[in-house]
Amino acid sequence: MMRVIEMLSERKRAILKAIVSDYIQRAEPVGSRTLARRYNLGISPATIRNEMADLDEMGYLEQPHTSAGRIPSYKGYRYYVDSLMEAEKLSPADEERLSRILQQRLSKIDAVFNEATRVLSEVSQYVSLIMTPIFGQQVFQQLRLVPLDSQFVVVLMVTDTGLVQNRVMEIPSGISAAELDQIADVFTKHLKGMPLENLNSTFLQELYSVFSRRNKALQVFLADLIAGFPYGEGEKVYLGGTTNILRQPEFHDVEKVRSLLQVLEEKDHLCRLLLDMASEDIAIKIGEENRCLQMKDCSIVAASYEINGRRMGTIGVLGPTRMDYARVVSVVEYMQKLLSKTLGEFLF
Amino acid sequence: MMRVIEMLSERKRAILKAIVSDYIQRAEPVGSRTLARRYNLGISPATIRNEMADLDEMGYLEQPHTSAGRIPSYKGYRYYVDSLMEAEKLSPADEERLSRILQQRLSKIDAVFNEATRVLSEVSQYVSLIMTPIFGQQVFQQLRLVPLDSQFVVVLMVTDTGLVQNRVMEIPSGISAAELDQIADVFTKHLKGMPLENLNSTFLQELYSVFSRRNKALQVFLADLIAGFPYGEGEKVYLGGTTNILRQPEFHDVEKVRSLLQVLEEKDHLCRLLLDMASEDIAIKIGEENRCLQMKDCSIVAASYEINGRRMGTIGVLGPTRMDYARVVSVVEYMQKLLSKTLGEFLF
DNA sequence: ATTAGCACTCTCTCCCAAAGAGTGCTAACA
DNA sequence: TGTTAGCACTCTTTGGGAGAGAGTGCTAAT
Repeated sequence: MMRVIEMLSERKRAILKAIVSDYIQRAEPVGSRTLARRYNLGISPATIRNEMADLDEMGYLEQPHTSAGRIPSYKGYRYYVDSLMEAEKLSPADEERLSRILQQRLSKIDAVFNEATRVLSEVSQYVSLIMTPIFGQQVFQQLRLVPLDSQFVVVLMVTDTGLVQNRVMEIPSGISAAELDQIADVFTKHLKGMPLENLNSTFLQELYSVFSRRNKALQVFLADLIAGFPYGEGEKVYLGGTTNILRQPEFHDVEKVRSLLQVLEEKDHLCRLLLDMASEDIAIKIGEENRCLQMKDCSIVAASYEINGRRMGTIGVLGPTRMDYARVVSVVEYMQKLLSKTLGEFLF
Repeated sequence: MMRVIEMLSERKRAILKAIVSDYIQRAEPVGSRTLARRYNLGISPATIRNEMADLDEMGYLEQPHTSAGRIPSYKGYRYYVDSLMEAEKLSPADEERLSRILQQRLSKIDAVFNEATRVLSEVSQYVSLIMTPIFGQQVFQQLRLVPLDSQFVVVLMVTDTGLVQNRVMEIPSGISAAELDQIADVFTKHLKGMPLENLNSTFLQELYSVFSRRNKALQVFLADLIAGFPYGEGEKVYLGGTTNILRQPEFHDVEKVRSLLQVLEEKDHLCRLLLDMASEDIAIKIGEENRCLQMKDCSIVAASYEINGRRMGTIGVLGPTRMDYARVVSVVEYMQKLLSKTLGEFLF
């Protein structure tokens, strides 16, 4: 996405910056008098008024009603984010809180995501989103069939990033352990190196031909195995800190809260949302830029984490358009690095 | 818990029942005149007023203020639930919607719970809670160590109900495949039949002695294996339909919503809550009966599902104290049976 | 180009009055 | 004696100003 940054006079920039900062902090329309009092701009309220009128006309500011102060428009936020905002250094305390996920040595990958989501929302004070590794982008490594007893077998699928999926299946009578090994070998040999997204069921059908057509039990087992093959295992989205959004004054209306939370309950939707934002290094979507009507008053700051240098999933923070972008960007960046590191150590 | 049901005259029962039903339906204090108009009780408002005054004094009813109608008190709801409420038959449409979870033939157990949670909240129109099988109550069956290559091994733990946990570990150099098999055999032999809750790390330490003290690599591997042993793998709680609570008029206050949602975000807390309710067949906790202050205006209807006749986890529906108990009880009972059946087929 | 002054606009809060709903009590009634 | 009609009273809710407060746009002076 190419964005042209309009030229604004240094003074207009200073005023716009002051307005956005002030509004982010106080959530109230800011007027010329207050602005002059609070920020040392060296100009009088009247001058500020004139500049504000200009910025208003240019579309950077809005007025809730004629005689209220100004608030940033979508365009105003965008300009702020693109060219006014100053990077904020995280406090050591926050860094330490975030780092806890790394220190705990959690045994399950699920626990890592859970903890990361919790901490991310806690530190950012907004809603946190974490999408698990994009399954389809991983590469098939091997299939294992581990018989538990004469009746059941565990199907293990291992990917290049070290994720292991398991599933229990029944063994039709008449299939020997050797045959199971043979099946696993054939799958492994044929599929090794394939991205999981390509493993759709029509492709897998081809493997049928490799096996004897005569063995009925084998055919049944294969059909079952293929039908339940863990391709397309959906991405998961972890969601945390939803209650933080209720602290925001713009969400003091229950109906508004409801419609937003409803969207957040649809994991598929969140998934698509985060997937969209995975391309850039750190992506910021402001208000209407989220296609979704219910999220027109929200912004998302997102970044992708990596495992072994490959982009695997996305983390994000969602808040009102009035969110503290500078701070959130720092938090998200920090968490991004942390998660990449933690998961890198976690898997092989 | 032993509850004594006070004797009330038939007429008082009829009036109380009418009041509770009406209030459940309309969420507004109900007065004598309205009650007489809406229900065919065959008595005048004045008489109803007298009875209401009695019920008020006895603690079954409350008045929001002097000149409003009455609303049920906690005691009123309790009486209603224990002795007035009539079982409600689910509509075929609802039964069908609930049954979908069974029909879909979901491949992962996680997907079953997800879907069940979604449907349960959808049909009940309240918040749904589902707790996964209580891990500690399951019984250890076997441990498997499946080497993936020379460097990594998958640790598989299988329980009697057919749940399989996996975990990837590094193999210290100097441990052979045969040794891995031997380790797995020892674990399996010693632990088979043990409930998982007993497998704490001090118990597992004893297994050390079985192995050669001389092999350093083996010792390291064992320590690692024991440290990461999946005992105490916490129960998970699935939560669905939280937005439904926002539809309830009693939650039109954002602060109230926030404090409730905050509690619902603490999975540990929910877990304990559901665990508490697992003893009875179908348990109903009304308002203050939930110890938690933030839930004093909520009720929970819960039931446990079974796998092979053993109580494994709990499902529940949470709504305002004013919830439609009759309907919710039917829904929960239906889902309980459904889930027991589905999971029974799912596992072995 | 900047600023002070001023009339004007719009919201928010507070207050008060009227309407509405329901109660409790009393007295009449079957 | 239980039931009912009538009535005064209470309490909340709603709607309509009045006044305060904040901010603007415009004009005229610096």
